[in-house]
Amino acid sequence: MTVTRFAPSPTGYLHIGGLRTALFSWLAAKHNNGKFLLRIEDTDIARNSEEAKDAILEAFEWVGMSHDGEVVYQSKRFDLYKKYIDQLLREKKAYKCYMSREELAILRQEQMDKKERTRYDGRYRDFTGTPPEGIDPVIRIKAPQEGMITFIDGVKGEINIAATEVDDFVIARADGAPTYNFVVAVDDALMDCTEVIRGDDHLYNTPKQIVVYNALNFTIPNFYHVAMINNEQGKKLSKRDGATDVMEYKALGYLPEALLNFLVRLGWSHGDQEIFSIEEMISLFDPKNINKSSSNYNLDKLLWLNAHYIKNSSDEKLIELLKDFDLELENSPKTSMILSATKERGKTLIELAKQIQLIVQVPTSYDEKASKKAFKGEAKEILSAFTLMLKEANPSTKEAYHAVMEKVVFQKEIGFGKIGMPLRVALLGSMTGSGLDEIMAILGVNEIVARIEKAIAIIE
RNA sequence: GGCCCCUUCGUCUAGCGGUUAGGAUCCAUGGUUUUCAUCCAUGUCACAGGAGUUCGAGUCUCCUAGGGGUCACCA
Repeated sequence: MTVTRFAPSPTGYLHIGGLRTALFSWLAAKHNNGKFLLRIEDTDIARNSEEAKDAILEAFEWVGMSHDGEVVYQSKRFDLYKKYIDQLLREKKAYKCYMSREELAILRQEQMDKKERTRYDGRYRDFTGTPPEGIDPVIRIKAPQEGMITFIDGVKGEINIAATEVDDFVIARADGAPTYNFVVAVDDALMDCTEVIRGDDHLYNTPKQIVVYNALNFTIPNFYHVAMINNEQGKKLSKRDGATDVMEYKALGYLPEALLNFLVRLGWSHGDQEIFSIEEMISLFDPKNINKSSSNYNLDKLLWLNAHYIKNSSDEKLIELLKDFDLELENSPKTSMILSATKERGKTLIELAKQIQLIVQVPTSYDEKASKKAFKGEAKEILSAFTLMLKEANPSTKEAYHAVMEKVVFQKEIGFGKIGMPLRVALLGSMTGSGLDEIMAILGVNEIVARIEKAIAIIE
């Protein structure tokens, strides 16, 4: 069975790039009816926070990516790691190193001065003497000293790293706490992960982890290293480039399905297809098709996708979503008229809410430029005439409202713009917005008349 | 700096030795719309550079350049 996992360290919010790797892992598991596990990498107790962990879980919930089984916390598994460390010590595959931090720093400096690669020199590898006083040793694993460490990366192909590039790295600190590369390998193996999909900043950790797998006789999983997401300039994505926290997208009015659709197409594709429902992603995704190259983050496409998903959302769904944007709409025929008049005008829920407010709220002010342009000449007379005819005809459908407008146009021998513009500004306070016929059908005669009279009062 | 990875329109990408190098987005223009948006149509725009292999190279090989990653008792 396919088992994948996402393993964030709880040091901050869930990053957009992290969400994409999580999505790839989730899809790989779902595609094969496998399992997607979540593991919190909190071995560095000083840097972890409960809030960060909750924020990550919240983001997963928002996008609807559920994990299988309980969340695994590494901080609760220290006994387990210790057991394996002891085993390696017993088997002489790992050893205690009494080098102090100061000595290590000196060694590094010497290597740097000689322009050599900085690496531990293995001086305690076969140490049998009396250990120096007053030093709590770290534990280092014996890495191969010659040859190549080779593995097949599902994205990048065969990767060969010279053994000399990997030193006897620390697997347990002086205080006994295990380190990252050790626990990752142990957990991935113990959790039976078959595919490890992660950012390619981990590519260089892979040979180290393979050392651990081999020392412990664990089965090595398939690795997939996904290239980074950069900003539009191709540089590392930072907060200056806009939203990097997944939850910011919710606040900005994006739908999770739009975000996911956007992310799945960053580094993966299926022919010319652009729109993928969650079901389609699951049935079509294969990690072997992940691109090698990094991709740049560009908001235009996300916006376009978001508009698409808003347009195609049901009224019920939009009503629910708009609650987060201070808009309480009841599920009624009127609401459904409002939504069909506005759905196609908002690229985000914020914009959609704004469009709806335009109709629902009595304008408290009139856009200066708009009123200057619209409320001039005979606008006042035309609006008055329209009001009279409106009361007389008492229309109820948008077609009927349109007929009233036509009648005014005909009688006054004017163009549609002569009535359309002032009417729009009177009703909405703005020169742009939904179709007038639709708006009027939503507002009803009384409300229309009230808004026109209010507008007429300020035209002088 | 050592090691490793990457390089097709501005951006996301298709391509897997023979294509007028395709799609999407953005942008521009036109149509639809009383406005704006939607929608529709059209257009501009790319194989980083150089050698080779081959009848033929975006596709294979090498070199160069550019970009990225990584070199912790952090994850």
